[in-house]
Amino acid sequence: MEQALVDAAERVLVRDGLGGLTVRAVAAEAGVAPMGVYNRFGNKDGLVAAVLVRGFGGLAAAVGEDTDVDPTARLLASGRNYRRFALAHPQHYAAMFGPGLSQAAPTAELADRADAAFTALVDRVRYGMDRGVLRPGDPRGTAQLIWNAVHGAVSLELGGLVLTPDAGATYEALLQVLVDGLR
Amino acid sequence: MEQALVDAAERVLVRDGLGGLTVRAVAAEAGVAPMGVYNRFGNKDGLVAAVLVRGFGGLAAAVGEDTDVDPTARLLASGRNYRRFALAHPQHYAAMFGPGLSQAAPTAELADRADAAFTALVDRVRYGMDRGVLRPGDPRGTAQLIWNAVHGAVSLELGGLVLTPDAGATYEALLQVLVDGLR
DNA sequence: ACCTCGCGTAGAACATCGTTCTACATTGAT
DNA sequence: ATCAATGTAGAACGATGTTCTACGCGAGGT
Repeated sequence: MEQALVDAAERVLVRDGLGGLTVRAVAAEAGVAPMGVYNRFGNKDGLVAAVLVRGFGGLAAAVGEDTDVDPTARLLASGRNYRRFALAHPQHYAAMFGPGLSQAAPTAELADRADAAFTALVDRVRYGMDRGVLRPGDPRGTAQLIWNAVHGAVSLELGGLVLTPDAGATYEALLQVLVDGLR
Repeated sequence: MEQALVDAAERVLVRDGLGGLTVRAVAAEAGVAPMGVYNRFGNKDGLVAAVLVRGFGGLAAAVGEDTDVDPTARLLASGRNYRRFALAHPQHYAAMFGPGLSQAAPTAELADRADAAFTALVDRVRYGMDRGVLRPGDPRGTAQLIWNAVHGAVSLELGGLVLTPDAGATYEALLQVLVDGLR
């Protein structure tokens, strides 16, 4: 039943966006009374946290999807898959990184999932360092640097603030600059 | 009087954050009735748009602040000042880039201000290209690439999602990677 | 000088949101 | 079969954005 509520929340989120994600709408979509949300998740934040857990799971899966043997290709694939996930699930991405990010007290499970997604990137950075295509150093710091850049590109693109004619080309250029600058 | 309302809105935004920025709170802070907001700005979005206009003005000023003759130093200064502005005015930054970015219909003046801030960066990129420290190409595309990366770093840092011990050092590393990769 | 008219204001009112409260049904145990 | 407990449904409460309804105050005409 919690699953049914989270499913309903995801449908409402995709259909009506983050603004339309209300307790009443989710409860109606799931065919229960609004109280069901509070019985199962405590409050609205708990429900959206459950949705975000799925979102971070999908993001981690996307980042770790391709496993090219070539370390540079593997890194580039992660970057492309990151953007692909965000463009395929823009409302999820906005909910994951949009509101206040920190003001909403993150669940322990949510933090775990987010950390898992980050760790997937760290592993790929370490893979690249071990094979010499990335300058040696702290893999977590380098992964954070890459995440910063990639998140900014995706975030601005979802917000319609990428003013270049081809956002995909600009994104590819960013990935290339990153691997060049980190070599 | 519009100015008084925008001043009040900025005080409320800084004091109570984006969530506390309500029509009633702003009206009370300005000492007028809530209707004053609707008479002057149409609705709440118009009021926050006026606040964001100021925000983008400050961002543009920060990006264009230092004018080192060395093109690389000028670019790095812009990047550092961008982050400094965001850390000094986190609520403004969150309001400018946080909510939906696109769903809130942007005012023409707001778009102008945002474009002015972006143009300040484009000018610096062109300066760097002309003096040979950046690979030649479309200055707007390169500026967008830089903006993407820098915005992501600042956005994640404000959200508390920079997991490295020293966010400032990670930011500096990102700037260095950008100038290296774009050389 | 007084009356009138019009515009902006103040405060109540409405719909919706998150959240809580109050009965009521349903289920499992004794 | 009775009873307790749990979860449900629906109303209800405070707050929000927005709108409606009188009210006041100043400008213009006689």
